[in-house]
Amino acid sequence: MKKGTFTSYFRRKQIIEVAAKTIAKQGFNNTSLEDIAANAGVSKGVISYHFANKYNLIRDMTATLMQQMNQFIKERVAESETNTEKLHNYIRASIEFFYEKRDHFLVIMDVGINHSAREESNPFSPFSYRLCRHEISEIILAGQKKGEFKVLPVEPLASNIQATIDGLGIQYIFTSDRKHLLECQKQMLALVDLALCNEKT
Amino acid sequence: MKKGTFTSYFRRKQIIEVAAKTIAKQGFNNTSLEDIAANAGVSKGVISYHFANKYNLIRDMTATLMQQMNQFIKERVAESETNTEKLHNYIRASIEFFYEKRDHFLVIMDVGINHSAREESNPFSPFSYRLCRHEISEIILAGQKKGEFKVLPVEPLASNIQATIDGLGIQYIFTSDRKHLLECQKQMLALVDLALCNEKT
Amino acid sequence: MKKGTFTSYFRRKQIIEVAAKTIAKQGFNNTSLEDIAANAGVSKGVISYHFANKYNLIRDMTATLMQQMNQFIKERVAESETNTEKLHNYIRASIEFFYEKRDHFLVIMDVGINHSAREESNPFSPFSYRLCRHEISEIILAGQKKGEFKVLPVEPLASNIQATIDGLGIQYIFTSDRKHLLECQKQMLALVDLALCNEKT
Amino acid sequence: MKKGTFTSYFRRKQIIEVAAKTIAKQGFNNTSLEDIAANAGVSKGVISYHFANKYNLIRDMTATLMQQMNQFIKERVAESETNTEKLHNYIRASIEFFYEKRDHFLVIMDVGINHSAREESNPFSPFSYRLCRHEISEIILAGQKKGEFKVLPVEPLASNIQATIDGLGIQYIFTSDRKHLLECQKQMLALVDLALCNEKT
DNA sequence: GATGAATGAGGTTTCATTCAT
DNA sequence: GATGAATGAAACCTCATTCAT
Repeated sequence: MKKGTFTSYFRRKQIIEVAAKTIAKQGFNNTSLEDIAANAGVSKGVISYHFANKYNLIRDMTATLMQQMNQFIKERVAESETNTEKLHNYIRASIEFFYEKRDHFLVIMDVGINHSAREESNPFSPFSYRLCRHEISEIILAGQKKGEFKVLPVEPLASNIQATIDGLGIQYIFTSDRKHLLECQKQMLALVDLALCNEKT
Repeated sequence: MKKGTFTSYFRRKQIIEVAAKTIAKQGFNNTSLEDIAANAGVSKGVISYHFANKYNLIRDMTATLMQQMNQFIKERVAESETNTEKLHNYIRASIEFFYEKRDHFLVIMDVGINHSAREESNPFSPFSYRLCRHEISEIILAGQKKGEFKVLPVEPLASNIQATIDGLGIQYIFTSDRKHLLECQKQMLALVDLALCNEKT
Repeated sequence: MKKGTFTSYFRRKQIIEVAAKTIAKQGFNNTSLEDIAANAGVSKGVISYHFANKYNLIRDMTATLMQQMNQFIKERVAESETNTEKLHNYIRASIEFFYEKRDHFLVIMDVGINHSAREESNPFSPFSYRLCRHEISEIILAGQKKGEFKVLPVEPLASNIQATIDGLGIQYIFTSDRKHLLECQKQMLALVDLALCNEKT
Repeated sequence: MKKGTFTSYFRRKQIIEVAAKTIAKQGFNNTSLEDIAANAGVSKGVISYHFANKYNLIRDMTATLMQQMNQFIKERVAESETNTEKLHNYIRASIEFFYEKRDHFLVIMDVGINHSAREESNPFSPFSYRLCRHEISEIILAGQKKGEFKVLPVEPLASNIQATIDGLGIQYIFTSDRKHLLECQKQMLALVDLALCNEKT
């Protein structure tokens, strides 16, 4: 397997996409390489040809999904001016990602949880990184510096916000209730404002 | 297999406990019945004798863990007088459960997420039920009736609270950072008060 | 897989025997676990149940064959009185082993050569040990002490004798020419006497 | 595939050499065409282009190695005048080949032993031919005619001499002990003289 | 009730071979 | 001539399940 070629690049991308869809549909435990191959309309050997082993496929797939999610959110945050807007957009984008790419989030969770237990260095660390609320912390800190936000302990706050987002995502995985998700989001934004924002005079 | 006997009852309980521990350690995907049997110090046949198949074992195990968690929380809620206290205790108990029984929560998540995708009737519905914030809704409604709580839309609020709890649990699964978890909890309680409680005059 | 039981013991023995026969017939490279299972009249899984993996089966099989060969020779040597007789019997027994258990020797060679190249510590060292002509050296040394044998450099002599034996074995593997093998043996004994033995007065 | 061209000739030669090196390093069992291609710095397809299939490659490789060995020995024998010298040089050249081209001998053995068992016409018959001591027989017969050698049964003698050579080669494969190999050779020559040569008056 | 032996389907992986470019 | 992508058979191994003892 040569990694550099164009064909290779697109095949890998295609396989990763099909793998995500298949895992979303069948669950990580219940998805074999053969299933993925079948869904991709290729032979079993193709998977092995492009990925050294299943582990690598899963790892690369997860990394890709994580990156897509992060980029989706970052772009939205970047569009904003004030830190209040940034935070709102972070939350909005995260939740929008859930219903636009429910499968992606499901797979990230599925794989992440499934590997969380391993003592060895978890290769799905991008996932845990997400949980480390780095992005949110930065926004809050900036907002506090500018006087937009009240001065609250930043790290717990970032964790709580990210936790709420993730928890809503999990609920959505189970219920697929879009309307309710949006109501939660609306309320969440209001609560964040209440808790964090200084009144504009 | 006779289900009624005492011996049978304790064997099943024992197997379920060992199964949970094993899955927490190795991941659902990586745990065979033989692993569970070995950890329980019994032969493989014993598992088959007491559970019709692996699926049933997992289902019963998950139900048991769910029930333990719910009971743990309910007892704490029942101790309380006011609805504010009830809500606080609901949150406190949930989070306490995470670090007292991290493995339990991990396994519930592992199995739940893994089966969430199946179109067929999900046998792990107790899990999704949890996410339906029934318990919390009741507390909030009661509190609103008594004037303890502000009148906010109940269902989204219950979802947001449960989401935050679950999200913190997931973070804890990955980080095992107890101190941080407690800081988050403390802040969360304050935020809930801020959002929901009427000032006591 | 429990190793201690009687059933297990006999199954392992049986599998090893069938494995040796199959490898002798088909060649090491061309023998799959399924072939062995089929020849043994059991299912594929039985092999895996009794041997952790193919490597272990091959290793144990080789060790068994080596041990049988060594014991066969040792017993013959032990019957003898003088060192001349011991040496003769060592040679006779070795060669007799070839045509009584041609398959065994073939498999030992097959596996040994196949693994000789590996840089890592070769697990088939019993084989190389054989080549280290330990047994023969002892007999020669004893014979020289007693004055039965001329004083020649012992280590090269032992190597040359063992080499001749092994080389005849390889020829026999290819030709299966029993009559010729016996003629070679007869001459070899005469040559050894000529080279090594002092005339009896 | 055109066999006649110069390019083709050299490519085939190159591939055969790389194949031999690779098999010597990894063992026949553990060497894929891709390994050989990679070591040769070409693509997998090149192998297929020049050899109809793997079997043919192995067969041609073995034939080439055999021929190189035979030629190496024959040239040395041809340099000699007397039959005693011829025989000495046969032995010397054989053993020299072992430590100059250990890999070649290892591969010849590896492939030869592995295919020895096949009932079907063994394509690696050049190997068995070698063992048929043709060359040595001729030298001995000539020497006996000229009165250089004692009159002993020729065929067994040729077999014993070739057997000793081959056995030493096998030992060397395992031990890579050059010094010991040379001591054995020295002694072997002396023993051959003792057994075979008439005293020069 | 309990055990361990056996089964066989299914999973991952390897690899000789084919083929379009 | 050469390449690398694709195939699919076959290898090894795992494991839920069955069953005689």
